[in-house]
Amino acid sequence: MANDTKDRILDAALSLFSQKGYEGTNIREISASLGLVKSGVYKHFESKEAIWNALLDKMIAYYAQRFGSAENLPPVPDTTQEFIAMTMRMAEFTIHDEHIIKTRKLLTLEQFRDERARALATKHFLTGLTDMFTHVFAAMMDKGLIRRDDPEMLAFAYTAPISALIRLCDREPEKTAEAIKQIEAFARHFIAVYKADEDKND
Amino acid sequence: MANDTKDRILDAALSLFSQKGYEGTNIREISASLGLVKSGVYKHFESKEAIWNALLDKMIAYYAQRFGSAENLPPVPDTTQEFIAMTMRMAEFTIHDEHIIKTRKLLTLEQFRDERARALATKHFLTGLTDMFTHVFAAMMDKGLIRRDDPEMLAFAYTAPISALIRLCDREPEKTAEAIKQIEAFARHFIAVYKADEDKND
DNA sequence: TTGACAAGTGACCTTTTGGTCACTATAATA
DNA sequence: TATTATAGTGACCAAAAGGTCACTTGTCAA
Repeated sequence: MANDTKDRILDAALSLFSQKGYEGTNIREISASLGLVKSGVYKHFESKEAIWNALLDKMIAYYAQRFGSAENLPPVPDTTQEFIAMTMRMAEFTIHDEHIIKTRKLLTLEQFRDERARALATKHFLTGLTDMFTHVFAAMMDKGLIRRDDPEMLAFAYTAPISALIRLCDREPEKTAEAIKQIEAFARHFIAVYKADEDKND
Repeated sequence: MANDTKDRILDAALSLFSQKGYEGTNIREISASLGLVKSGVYKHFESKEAIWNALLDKMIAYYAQRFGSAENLPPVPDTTQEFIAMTMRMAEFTIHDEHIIKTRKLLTLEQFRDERARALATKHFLTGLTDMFTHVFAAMMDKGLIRRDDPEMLAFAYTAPISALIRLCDREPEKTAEAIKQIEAFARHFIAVYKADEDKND
């Protein structure tokens, strides 16, 4: 039960911090959103900053477990169609998952204030995605699905535009449907450009 | 003199808001950074929110004048080398210009709180760049510098990765030198990929 | 049954915040 | 020169903020 409330506090803090920022959120709001009173929160965390630190600990652990481990690499597709389908599944998931949306927003808002948020933001928005797709592209080159090139460069060129559209959805959710179409169009374009030469049938 | 102090207040507000956010900044800091006392600020703006609104007005006007008008389109290069050089000039400028850095940071921090900041953020980080380079790529296709394709798709595929690296510099300035190298490597890769077929001498 | 502990309450405290106001100094104008 | 508007000061205010503490309540183990 202790842990339960502690987690509920962290959930509420994530929701509020990701909407209004750390400075823009006060402990009364956090506690009220849980149906308890401010001093109750202090039974579980000694300060607002302690909530922030625990939240970041959790986010870092979650990221390491979910995206950081070698086992969680995306499966290598057998066809370019499958690759595009995989891209769309991942994109739609990350665009719609409430917890991940809040995490991205939080990192966006606090990246200039907190060192750990800064580092995690770079992973989330840039290097994490690039690393992940570097492996996929290297394997696709081995399979002859796309032409040989620097897999890291391809991964960067592929993920950065998709990441930009995901962040657009965070900012302007009403553009989500269009952004998803744009992601698919971009993915198709990308594959058409990098497709292995002997395989030009799309 | 009235306008002078008013502008100095807006400058100070931009600096502070872009570092610590609107909520994280108080009027005493703004006034102190100008060597005057809090109530002096209220001789020029009726509230903190009025400062924010005036700042956004200024940013919107600046953007419209600098990036929004047709006259300020980048010149169409005559060679792909020139195109890369132009890219690097623009990238290095936007990465190092203090005022533009602050503007980007401000929009990053306030995009979820203020409608106008939201709209301007999308322009700054996404559509503005795409629109700009759509024209350049269309002209380069006409000149036969790159192969015929959808210029808007190319503009998006080109500017989004560069924008991601610029935002990395905002977040982690110590990575600026490396990011600039990455931008150049990406630009060269991009041109190599899209170069017109009859022109394959790099 | 009782003792102890964890969870939650409400009153209270201090500091910080945005904002007001009567006042002064200064410089331009009638 | 007298007047007046403007820029700036410092004391003040109320609200909101983070945080503390004595107290109650419910639960579980001795």
